[in-house]
Amino acid sequence: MKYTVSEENYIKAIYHLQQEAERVNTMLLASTLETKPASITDMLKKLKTKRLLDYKPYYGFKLSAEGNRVALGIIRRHRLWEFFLAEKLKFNWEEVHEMAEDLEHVSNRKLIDKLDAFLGYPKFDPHGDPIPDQDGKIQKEEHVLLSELKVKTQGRVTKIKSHSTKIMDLIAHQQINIGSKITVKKVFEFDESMEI
Amino acid sequence: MKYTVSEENYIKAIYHLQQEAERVNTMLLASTLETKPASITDMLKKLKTKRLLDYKPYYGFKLSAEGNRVALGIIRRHRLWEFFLAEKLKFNWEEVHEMAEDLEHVSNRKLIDKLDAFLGYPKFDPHGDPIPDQDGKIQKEEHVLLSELKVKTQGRVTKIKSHSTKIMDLIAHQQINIGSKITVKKVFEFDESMEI
DNA sequence: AATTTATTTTAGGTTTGTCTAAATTTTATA
DNA sequence: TATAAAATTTAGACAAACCTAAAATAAATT
Repeated sequence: MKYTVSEENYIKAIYHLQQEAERVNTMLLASTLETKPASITDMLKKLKTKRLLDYKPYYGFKLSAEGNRVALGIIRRHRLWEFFLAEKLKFNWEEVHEMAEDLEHVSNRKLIDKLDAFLGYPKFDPHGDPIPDQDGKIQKEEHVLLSELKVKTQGRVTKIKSHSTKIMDLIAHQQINIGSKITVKKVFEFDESMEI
Repeated sequence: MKYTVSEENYIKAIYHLQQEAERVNTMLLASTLETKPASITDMLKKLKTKRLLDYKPYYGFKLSAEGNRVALGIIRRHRLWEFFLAEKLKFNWEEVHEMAEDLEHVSNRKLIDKLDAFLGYPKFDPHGDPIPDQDGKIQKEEHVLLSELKVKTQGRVTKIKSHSTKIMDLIAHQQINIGSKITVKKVFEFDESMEI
C-alpha cells in the first residue's frame, strides 16, 4: 500500500509520541505537527478507515499492528537516508534530519533495500538511533547515560539526547561528536566530567 | 523559489517537448502528462502568473528564461539521481528513470551539489543524456548515429535512442549496453552490422 | 454533584489539482 | 468563404488536506 506524504507524517508522529507518552491525544499530536486539532480529527478518521489506527471518537487512538509496521518502514527510510547523507555526502549529523524528512517519502522498496546494501546494512543512524531492518526489526539501543558512567570508565558517544542549543554549543566547542571516545575523569559536587 | 511536484512535472514536460517540436500545444502536453486539456489550461495560467511561461490564451505558450532555468534544475536532479542509482546502487540503466521521477522533486540545493561532488561531477546520465551543471549549462552531446558509423570503425555506445521493446530485446540479448565497444564489421544490403 | 474548563468533534469554508460538459476560438475543408 | 472539425478555454464540481467557529463531550474544580 502507498500512503500520501501527509498520511506518512501523521503515522510517523504518532509512532514517535507513543514511544514516549503512553497516552497520545489530539492536542499533543496537533502541537507536534503544528496543525489544528480539527485537522487531526479528520486524519484520524482517514487512518482508521485504512486500518492503520485503532480509534474511537473521544476515547483516544493508537497505531494498529499494521500502522506500526508502516511507521517502521518510514523510519527505516528516514534513517538510512540520514546515514547516507552523513557517511557518503559528508554532511554534519545535525544537518541530515531535515533533508531526510523529504527523502523518507520516496518509498520504492527495491531502492531502499539496495541503498541499505550499499551502505553496508548500518544498524544505527548518525544520531545513534537504530535503523529498522526489512522486517521492521530494530536492534536494542545500548546507551548508557553519561551521568551514569563510572569515574575513569571509557565510553563512546552513540547518541546525544538533548538537542537544545546550549548543549549543542557546548559539545561543538569541545569537538565532541558521535563516535568520539570519552573518559570520565572526575565528578564534581554537582556532576561535572572532563573528557578526552 | 519552491514549486509543487505537479508544477515541476509540467515544467519538465514542456521543456522536453520543446526540444523536439517547436510548437507545443495543449493537446500534446495533455497526452504526455496523461491528463485532460482543461487541466493543462489551469496550470498554464498558474505558471504564467509565476512568470515561468510566456502564454497567451489560444496563441500557444513556451517556457520563459526563468522557466528554462527551473526545468534544467529539475533535469539536473533527475539525471544525477539516475547516475547514483546506476553507478552506486547497481540498478540497470533501464530501471533508474522511474525511481528518479520521485527523487528529482527533492530539491535541497546543498544536497544536490554534494551528491554531484560525491558522484565525481558526471557529465552524462546512464542513458547517455547530459547532466546540467549548477548553472544549468549542459555539455554538447557527441553522438554519432550507428547507421552513420563507417565500416570497420570502432565506437562506444553512449545512448540508445529508441526504447521500443523490439530494440531493447535485441540489445539485451546481444549484451549491448551503454559503454560497450562496437565495431561495424560489414554492412549488408539493407544495413546490418556485426558487433563486438 | 454541579459547574467551569479543557479537549475533541462537527459543520462548513478554502486551496490545489484534477475532472466533465459546455462554450469559444482557431483551423481545415467543401 | 461558409461551414464543419479540432483545439482550447470557461464554468462548475470533486477529493485531499487544511482552516475557523460552534457544538458536544470529558475532566477538573468548587
